[in-house]
Amino acid sequence: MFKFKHQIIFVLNHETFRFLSASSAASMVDSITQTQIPRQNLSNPVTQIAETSNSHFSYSLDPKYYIYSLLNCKNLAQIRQVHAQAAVNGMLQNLIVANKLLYIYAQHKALGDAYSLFDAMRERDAYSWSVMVGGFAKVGDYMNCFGIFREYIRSGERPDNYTLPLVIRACRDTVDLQMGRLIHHIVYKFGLQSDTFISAALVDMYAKCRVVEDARQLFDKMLMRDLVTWTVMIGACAECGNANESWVLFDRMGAEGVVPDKVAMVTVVNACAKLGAMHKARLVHDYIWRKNFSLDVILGTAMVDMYAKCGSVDSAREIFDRMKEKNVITWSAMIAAYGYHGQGREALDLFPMMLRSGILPNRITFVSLLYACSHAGLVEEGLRFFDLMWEDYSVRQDVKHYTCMVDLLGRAGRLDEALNLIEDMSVEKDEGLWGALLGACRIHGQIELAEKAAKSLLELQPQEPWALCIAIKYLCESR
DNA sequence: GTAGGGTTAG
Repeated sequence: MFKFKHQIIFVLNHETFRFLSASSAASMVDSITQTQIPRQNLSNPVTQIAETSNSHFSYSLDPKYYIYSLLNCKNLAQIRQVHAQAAVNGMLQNLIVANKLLYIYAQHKALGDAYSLFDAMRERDAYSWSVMVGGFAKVGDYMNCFGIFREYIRSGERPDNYTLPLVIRACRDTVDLQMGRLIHHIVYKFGLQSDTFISAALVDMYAKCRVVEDARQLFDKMLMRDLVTWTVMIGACAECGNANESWVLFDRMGAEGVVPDKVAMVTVVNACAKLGAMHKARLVHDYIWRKNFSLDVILGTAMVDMYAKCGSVDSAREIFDRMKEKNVITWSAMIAAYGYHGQGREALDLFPMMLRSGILPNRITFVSLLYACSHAGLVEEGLRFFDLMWEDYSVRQDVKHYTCMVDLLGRAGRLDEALNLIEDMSVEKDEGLWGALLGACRIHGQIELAEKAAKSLLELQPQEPWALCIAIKYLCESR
């Protein structure tokens, strides 16, 4: 399937596609996706409910009754109950009721239920299709998301500006550029390229697939750019290492009279963090303050990170202390901030405070803590955290945690322990881990161990050119 | 009678 997929993409471009009929668009989608729709169970719970308990049902024929009942459903069992009731009363023939059921199932991530209903529906409209496409995307079942979209195109219906952004986003989330380009062709085919929702989604998709030139081209060609489109493009520039351009775009956006909201500000703050320029950080902060944006968790956390990366851990702490609501990301950001400023003690002091406020650490919190220990030479503390993360908090050590430990032990000159740790670990080793060991060898002039590490690295990934590069680089530097 | 977008930590 994948071979075929690539061949198709290489053969076609926009121009050739323009001359294809809509039905060939369908067969194209057809050849690329393989549907794996869960078929209806023989023991459908809804049928069972309908068979065993219809004496308890009311026999309302008012669609509003079912819609209201569905809105009040708290769990899947209740939804199935209403579904069964509607089935017994023949109300599933009513598109409004059936659509609402689909939607509620999708909201509860019950895509199996939703699909068996969808499959049985004689009449479907654009709403029904987009609920299914979006529902599968929501639970991360992209195969079926694309599969349903394929069926939609094949049914001869014209895809609308609700469904297309959903599949485009699915391409973004799976970083599936080939599929993304294909759907872009379909957008052209149906003449929908000027829809804001669709083009913003396309810009975002190209940006996340790191094809920034395509994203930018599309962006520049757009006649109408709304706030979301601007935000996407500003974020894309920052993400791809051109935070200066983010800043330029933010100015241009303002000049064109588009007023930023909180999400846009988070994106700009983020770009500023990547830029690492304190002057810009103060400007953004001032803007946020003047426009009266409240410091919610996301904006606040972004600002903590921004100030830390622009060099002022104190300003970061000031924002941190002013924030009313903090989550695990906020705490981790502040811990990391102290970490890369070499203030290990301050980082560690935050840990009990975090626990007292009722927030549990996750794997990134521990990466930040271990990183802080290694950059402040707090060896014993690091070892303690490394053990306790699994024992007390059920957070499994992964390769990043091991890398911090190798770095920590390596810097302290305890290279044998670092090597033992690597040899005993059961998780998969990566480039960064060997880099940490080789780095430690370089500091301490341990050429034999460096050679051993380089050899292991090459044995592990003989086919990877970067492995050889890293090994050579560190070996040369050791000598 | 109804659905959809962009945002935070290593």
